[in-house]
Amino acid sequence: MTEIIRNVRGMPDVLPEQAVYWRHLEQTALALLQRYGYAEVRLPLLESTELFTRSIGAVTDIVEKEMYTFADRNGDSLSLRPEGTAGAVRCMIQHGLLHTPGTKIWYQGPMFRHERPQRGRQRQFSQIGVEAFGIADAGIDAELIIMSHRLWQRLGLAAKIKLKINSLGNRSERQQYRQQLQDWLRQHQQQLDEDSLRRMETNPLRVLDSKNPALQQLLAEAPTLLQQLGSASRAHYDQVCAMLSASGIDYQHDDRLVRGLDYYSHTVFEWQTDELGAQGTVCAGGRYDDLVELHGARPTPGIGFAMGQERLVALLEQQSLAASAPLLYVVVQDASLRAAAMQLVERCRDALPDATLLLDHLGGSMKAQMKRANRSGAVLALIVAAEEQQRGEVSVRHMQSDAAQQTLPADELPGWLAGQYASLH
RNA sequence: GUGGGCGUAGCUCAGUGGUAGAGCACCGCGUUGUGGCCGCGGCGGUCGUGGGUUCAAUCCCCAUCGUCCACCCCA
Repeated sequence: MTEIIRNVRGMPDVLPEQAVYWRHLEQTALALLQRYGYAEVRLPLLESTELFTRSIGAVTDIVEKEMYTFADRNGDSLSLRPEGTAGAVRCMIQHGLLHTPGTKIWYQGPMFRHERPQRGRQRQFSQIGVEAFGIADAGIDAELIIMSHRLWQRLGLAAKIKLKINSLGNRSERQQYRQQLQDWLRQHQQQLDEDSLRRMETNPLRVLDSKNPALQQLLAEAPTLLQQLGSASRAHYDQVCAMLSASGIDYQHDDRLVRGLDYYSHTVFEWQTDELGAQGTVCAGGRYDDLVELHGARPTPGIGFAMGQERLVALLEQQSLAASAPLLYVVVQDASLRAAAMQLVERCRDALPDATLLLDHLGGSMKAQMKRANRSGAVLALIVAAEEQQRGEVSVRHMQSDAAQQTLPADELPGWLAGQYASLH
C-alpha cells in the first residue's frame, strides 16, 4: 500500500472545531485594531536573510539556529520570516510610509522557527502583529498596552493574563548596563550554570531570564537596568507606568524582563499566563527606536507587539463558543426529486441570506437522512417526497421541539422559513 | 540541539510470551416515507517500523521514526 504522508513536524493543521476559535480571535482583534486606527498590511513570508540577521541580532538563537534559510535559484539567501517586525519595518521604509509620522499598521500570518515543538510552541506559528511608527511620546506605549488589555477583556481572557513591563533604556544606557552586568556576573562566575556562563559572554542580559531557581536567587542581587537609566529614559518609563495606573491596568515591573530580540529599547512588556505550561507569554513587544535607522532610513521611533495566536486560541478553547445551528436540513425521498429540492432550497436561500440551509447529498433511506438531519443540529427538517410533491407541498418537521410535523405549499416555504428564522433571532 | 514519558480500531484507552478487546464514532436492522432513547447485528487492527532473544513476541532487548512534556528558545 502507498505510504500515507503526514504533515511536517511542527506545522500543524487547524481543524474545523479549532478554526472557530481562530476566527473569533481574528475578528475580535481586527475590529478593535480598526477602532484604534490601525491599517492592515499583508507582508511576504519570505525575505532576504540579511533583513533578519541585521534586525534581530546576529548572535540570537533565532538567527543562529532557528531560521529556515535556503538559497534561491539565483543564489540569493532567503529566509522564512521568524517574526514580523523586521518585514514590517522593511515595508514601511521601502514604500516611504514613514514620511508621515504616526503610521499605525497591523498584520497577521504564520512565522517559522526551527525549534523542538512542545506545548504552545510550533515551527509554524501565527501572530497578529501591531506596529506604530514615528511616535516618541510615552502615550503610544501606554495606548498599545491598554488596547491589548481591551482585547483580553473582549475575549474573556483578562483574568488569566498578567502584564509585566520593564525599560531597557536607550542604546548607550543599555550598553553601559550590559558591561556592568557582565562585570558583576564575572565576579559571581562560580555560581553560574553552564548556560549562563555561555550567555554571559554572548548576550549577558539573557542571563537574567534563567529559570534556574538557585540562579534567580543570586540574580536578585544583580544591578538592575532601572538604576542605570538616565533621567529622560526614566521619565519616559514613569509616564508609561503612570498612564497604565490611571487606566486601571494592573502591571508588574520586572527587572529581569529583557526580551530576546536585540532591537528593543525603552519600554518592553509581556502578557503572560500560567495556564499554558512553559510557554506562557501570549503577547509581547516593546519599543525599537533604533531599528529604522539600523535599516538605513532616517531615524524614526517605533513600537509594537505580537500576539501568539496558537497560545491565545489554547486559552479560548477553555471556554465554549456557541456554534450557530443550521435552520434547515433538507431530506429527499429519492434521487429523482433532488433537482426539485435543490431549486426549492435555492429559493429559500434567496429569501434568507443569513440562514444556514443544508441539502442532503448522500441519499439513502429517509431514516438515514433524518439521522443526518438530527446530527446537523438543524432546527427544522424539510421532507421532499413524491406524495406531497404531486400536491405542490412539502413537509416540515420540528427537530428540537414536540411541535407536530406540518405540511405547507412549497411556494410558501421561503416566506414561512423567514418567519421561523425571525422568531429565533 | 539535550533529557524524559508515550506509540494497540477513526477517537479515548484496556490487555496477554502462544498473532487481540472495551467504550465512543460509523453503517445496517427493529417502520411500507421520518431523527433523538433503547435493543440486535456489522464494518474496522501488518498491536509505529526494522532487527535481536525465544519453539513462539503486540508483550522482553536494541535501534529507528513519530508524538507529548521539559530544558533551550520565545509569540
